[in-house]
Amino acid sequence: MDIPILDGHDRDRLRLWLRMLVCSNLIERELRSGLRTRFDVTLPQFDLLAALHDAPDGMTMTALSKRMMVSNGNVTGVAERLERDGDIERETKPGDRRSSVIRLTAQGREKFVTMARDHHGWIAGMLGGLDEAEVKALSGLLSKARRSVETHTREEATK
Amino acid sequence: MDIPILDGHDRDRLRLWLRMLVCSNLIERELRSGLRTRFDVTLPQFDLLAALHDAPDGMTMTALSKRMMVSNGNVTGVAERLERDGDIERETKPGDRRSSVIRLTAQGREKFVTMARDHHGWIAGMLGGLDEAEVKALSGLLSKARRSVETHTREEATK
DNA sequence: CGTTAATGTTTTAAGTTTAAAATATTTCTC
DNA sequence: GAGAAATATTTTAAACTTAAAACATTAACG
Repeated sequence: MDIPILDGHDRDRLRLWLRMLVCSNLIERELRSGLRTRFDVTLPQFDLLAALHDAPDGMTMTALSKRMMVSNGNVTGVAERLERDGDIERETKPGDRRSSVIRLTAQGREKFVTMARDHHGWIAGMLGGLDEAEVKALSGLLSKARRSVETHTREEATK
Repeated sequence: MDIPILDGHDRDRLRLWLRMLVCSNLIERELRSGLRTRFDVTLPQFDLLAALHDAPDGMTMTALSKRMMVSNGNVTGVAERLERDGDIERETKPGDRRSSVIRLTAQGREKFVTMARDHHGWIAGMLGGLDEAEVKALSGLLSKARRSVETHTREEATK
């Protein structure tokens, strides 16, 4: 029933991965559902607004796709809907007609700030069962895990 | 630029969430890419095969969707493609014609075992930068985080 | 200069995903 | 037993997602 090839260490790491996956799936599902029912917005749309909110001067599509860790083609579709709804605007980048700069509109900024308040509150609530020391420990270990993953992966993004 | 509503504790939990998300995104991307390039299979398809591999007597669609933490309608599509490719088979459940039992075929089982070996190896490799103590600590904290999330969520799955 | 390479973005095809509605079947209850 | 409620699954519509191809523009370079 179990794959007999794994030694104990590998098995521990597999279990770790499955737990991380369950955890992030649970949180994502809750965020998705909250954003949908209260603000009628999808999680990817929220994520894009969040990225732009941290970049007052705007971002190019490529920068957005790197920041959001999704394919470039993906951003096109999400951005289209947000532009259609008046939450973002795009302008051809002066000096490079291939590229465009995406920015929040006033409406988009206001909408995001409102949503972010709830969004952050939901996360704080869901993780409220961990005390401060546990939060810091988990955070630190996840950072270390990230470095490990980035090191042991073919694609060291040339950045 | 930052939302000024958050106190330090909430901010730490938000940061924790973002790190978890980045980490699982990185791992998922690598698994997806490996499965695709080496076995021409998608990650959801692999996940479904994995669930069935742990259930030699087969599973119903509903059980599958709970185990995989995705919507019931979702499983329909993924299962259709796997059935088309001859990796799984379905049989109407004796005694309840609403329900069907999904099982691995011999081909599906063999395919899965081969893929799982690599899959598990990739994970062990990516997390190889963590020593045994760190793996156990991270695993334990994620379990605790999961319990916290399940406790602080509207939907306590009636199971 | 003019061709080639590189960069930025969109399009395309296939698949995944969800929520909600629709079907089918079974169970419950009076 | 007949109608209502519950359960199991599929269908539908809209959106997301990726990889790869196509397109547009700019940079490189001989």
